[in-house]
Amino acid sequence: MEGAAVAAVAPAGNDAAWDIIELLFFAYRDFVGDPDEVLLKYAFGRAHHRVLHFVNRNPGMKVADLLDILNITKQSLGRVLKQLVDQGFILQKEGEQDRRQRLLYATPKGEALSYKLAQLQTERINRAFAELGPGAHDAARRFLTAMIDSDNREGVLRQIARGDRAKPRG
Amino acid sequence: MEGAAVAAVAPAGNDAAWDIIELLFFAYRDFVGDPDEVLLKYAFGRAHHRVLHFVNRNPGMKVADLLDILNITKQSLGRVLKQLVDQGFILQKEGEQDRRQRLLYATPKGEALSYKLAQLQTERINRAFAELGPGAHDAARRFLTAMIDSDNREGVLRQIARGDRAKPRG
DNA sequence: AATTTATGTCAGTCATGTTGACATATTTTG
DNA sequence: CAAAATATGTCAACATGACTGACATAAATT
Repeated sequence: MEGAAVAAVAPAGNDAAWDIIELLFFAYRDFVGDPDEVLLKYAFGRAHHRVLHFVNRNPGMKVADLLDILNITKQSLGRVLKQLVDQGFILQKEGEQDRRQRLLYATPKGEALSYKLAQLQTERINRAFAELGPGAHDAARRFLTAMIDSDNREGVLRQIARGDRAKPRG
Repeated sequence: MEGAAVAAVAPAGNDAAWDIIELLFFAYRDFVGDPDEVLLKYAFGRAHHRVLHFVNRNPGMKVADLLDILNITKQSLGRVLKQLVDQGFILQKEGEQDRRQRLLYATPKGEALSYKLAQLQTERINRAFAELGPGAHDAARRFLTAMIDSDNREGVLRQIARGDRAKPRG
């Protein structure tokens, strides 16, 4: 039996999924590395990038929603958010129904930077899909989705769908 | 400036690859999140995890090789490496041909921790592949490979192949 | 013998995360 | 209405893991 041979001694040593661990590490390293040079010119870091990206994708989102997505504390968020607001990349508007809320919007300036950064990443992604041929996009989407915690998965997908709805012009 | 006037341009707004940007973010967030709890108990961080992982996969690797893989400075590496050595997870052996080199090996203790952490990640990966059916592993491997910088790609693949060669005991 | 290489280390800084405590305005609830 | 809960912001202290720059040591190479 094949299964018996594989299960022998090494605990996880020849698990076929090991290559994915490493490929994911290298792919992600290069993927997030692209925007870093651009961010340097603005004296921003990856934290700013993440905030700007999700705000741009979800105009009018609440601070609390952003905290949930990023999985960080409000103190951590506060620092970078303040810089983005002070420098005119993001603006905060009082909620209309609930005036405690500070709804977040990317300014045109913020939108421009967000797109610029996203473009570097979509270029890499599209280059990969061009290499791999049709079906690759769908396969990648399904793989990445399956890698997300199942409890969060629906929320994430709704999140992404919301973003698609918010930007569909052109 | 009421946020309504989205007069600007929409350069990459409806690029189909946008969903991959976000899925990659969430998938990676959950993927690296798994080992974090375990690492907490050892007072280690992700930096330790990465070092231990690659050393375990490449017994006898040079410090310089590790620096190349991790893309960090020797000062950054030095701190976490010292802790791993002091606490008996990694040992350094003088190179035989070149006695300046400190070749790195995981101790049995280090190997055990490395496997424990990897197992959390392979469980997630295998769960995903089980969901997706046959062909998913290959598709994921090809996608992630295509996402790596093409200049590094060969080196990375050689690196992964070396790791596979180093661990096949059963 | 001089230079280069592999590694280590000291010292200071920065970015980004954490906890804990507290403040303020607003909405919801008893 | 008063009290409690909620959304957000802020101060202070601290940890991790990056960074730069300078310098040290031993061994290999020229």
